[in-house]
Amino acid sequence: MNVKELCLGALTFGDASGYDLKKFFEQTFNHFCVAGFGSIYPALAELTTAGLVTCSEESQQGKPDRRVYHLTEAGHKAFVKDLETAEPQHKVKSDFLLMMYFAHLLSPERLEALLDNRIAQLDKQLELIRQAENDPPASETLPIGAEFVHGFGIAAMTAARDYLRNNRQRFVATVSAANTNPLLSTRRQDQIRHGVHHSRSED
Amino acid sequence: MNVKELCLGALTFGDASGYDLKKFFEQTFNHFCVAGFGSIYPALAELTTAGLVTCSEESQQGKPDRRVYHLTEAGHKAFVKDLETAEPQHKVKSDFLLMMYFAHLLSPERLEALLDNRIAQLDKQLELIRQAENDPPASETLPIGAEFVHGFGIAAMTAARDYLRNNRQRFVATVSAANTNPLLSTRRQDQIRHGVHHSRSED
DNA sequence: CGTTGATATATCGGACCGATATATTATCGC
DNA sequence: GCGATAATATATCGGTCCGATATATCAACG
Repeated sequence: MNVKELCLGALTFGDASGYDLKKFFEQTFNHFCVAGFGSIYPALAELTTAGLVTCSEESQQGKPDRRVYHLTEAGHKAFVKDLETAEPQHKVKSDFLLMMYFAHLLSPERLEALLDNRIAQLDKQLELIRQAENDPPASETLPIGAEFVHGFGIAAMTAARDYLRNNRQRFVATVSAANTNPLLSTRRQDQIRHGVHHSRSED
Repeated sequence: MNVKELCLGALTFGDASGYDLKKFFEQTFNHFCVAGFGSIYPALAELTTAGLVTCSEESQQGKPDRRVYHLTEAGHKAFVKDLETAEPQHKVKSDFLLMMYFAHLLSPERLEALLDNRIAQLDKQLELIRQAENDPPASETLPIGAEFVHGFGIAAMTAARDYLRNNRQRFVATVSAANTNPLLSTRRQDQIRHGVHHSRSED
C-alpha cells in the first residue's frame, strides 16, 4: 500500500487534484497516514501513464489552474484488487518513545518538556478526529469504515495519553532520583558493558 | 532521529556488531522502531568515517568474523546532544486502518481475516514486550526508561486490541448489511461525486 | 502597496528499506 | 555421514518516499 494506491483510494470518493488529495489525507487519514506533495505528484503522474487515472486541466478564476484527476474503471479495479490481496502492515516510528528509553541521559527539564508536548499533541489529534466526525460530512456520506477507524484512533490515542498523564509524575521523579543519587548512577555506569549482544557465545 | 542516531544510542549500552544491533532493535524497540541491515550497515560505515564510533575486526571460532563497533566519546556526546535538541516525531503508517476505511469495498471474508490477523499480531507483540521485560535482563540492568516505554506499549496495544475485539462483530455485520442491501448500496453509489475536495468554490 | 496566507504544481537530494547475494558453521532428520 | 535447514554475519542495489525548496497567482489585511 504505497502512495499510488492511497491516491487511487481517495479518488474512489470523487475527482480531485493533487492539492485536494493532500488536504484529504491530512483531514481523514491524519493519525495513520502521511503523504507529502513530493510523493503525491509523482504518484499521480505514474498513475496517469498507467491508465489508472485520467487528468483534465481546469482553469479557475481567482486561483491557479488545477489538474483534476479522475479514476478510470481499470484504476478502480486495481485498487479493489490491492485491497483484497495486499498484506497490511502496521508500522510505528516514534522518536518520542526512543527518547524516553534514554531518559537517563536527558535533563529533567527536557524530559518534562517532551512528555508535556507529546500529551498536548495527542490531545490535539484527538480533537482533530472528533472534528472530522462532526464537522465536514454535511452533504456527503462518510464510508462505513470511517466510524470504525475513527473509533480506533480515539481508543488508541486516549489510552496513550492517559498512560502518559498517569505515569508522568512518578517517571520524572524516578529519573531525577537516579541521576542525582551518586550510588545509583555510579552503579549504572559500572554495568555498561556488552549490554547489547545477548549472544550465547563466550561471556 | 535517523538510523545513525539509533545505532549510537544502542552502542551506549556496550560494543556490538551490526548483526547484534538488528537483534537488539527487534527485541527492545520492537513496537516503535524498525531498522534493517540495509540501513544499519551503511549507517555504521558513516559513523566510523565521522569518528563517532570505532571498528575492530574480531575472528570467532565457529562463526563468521564480526566487526564490533565501539562508541567514542565524541559519539556519546553527539548522541546526548541529539537527545536534547532533536524534535521528536511520532508517526504511524497503517495499511490495516486504511483498508478498514475502505471496508465497503472488501469481501466479508477478507474483512474478517484482516481483523483477526491484526488482533493476533497485537497479541503477539504484547507477548514480546512482556518477554523482553521478564526474560533477558538477567545480569544486565535495563535503563530506567525501559519500564516506562514498555508500559506505554502495553497500554496502547492493549487498548487497540480490545477495541478491535469489542467492535469486530458489530462492524462486520454492519458492512455486510450495507453491501447486500440494494437500497443502501445504491444510495451509496449515487452519493459518490466530488467527495474529496472540500473546497468552498463553485459547488 | 507591501506582506502574509491560501491555492496550486513540481523537482531534487537524501534517507530509508526490502530483497537479494554471499559465506560459514551448527543442527537435525534420514 | 549426508543433505537440508537454520543461524550467524556482512554488504549492496533499486525503488520508494519525503522534506525542503522553487515558482506562480490572487485575496485580504493593515
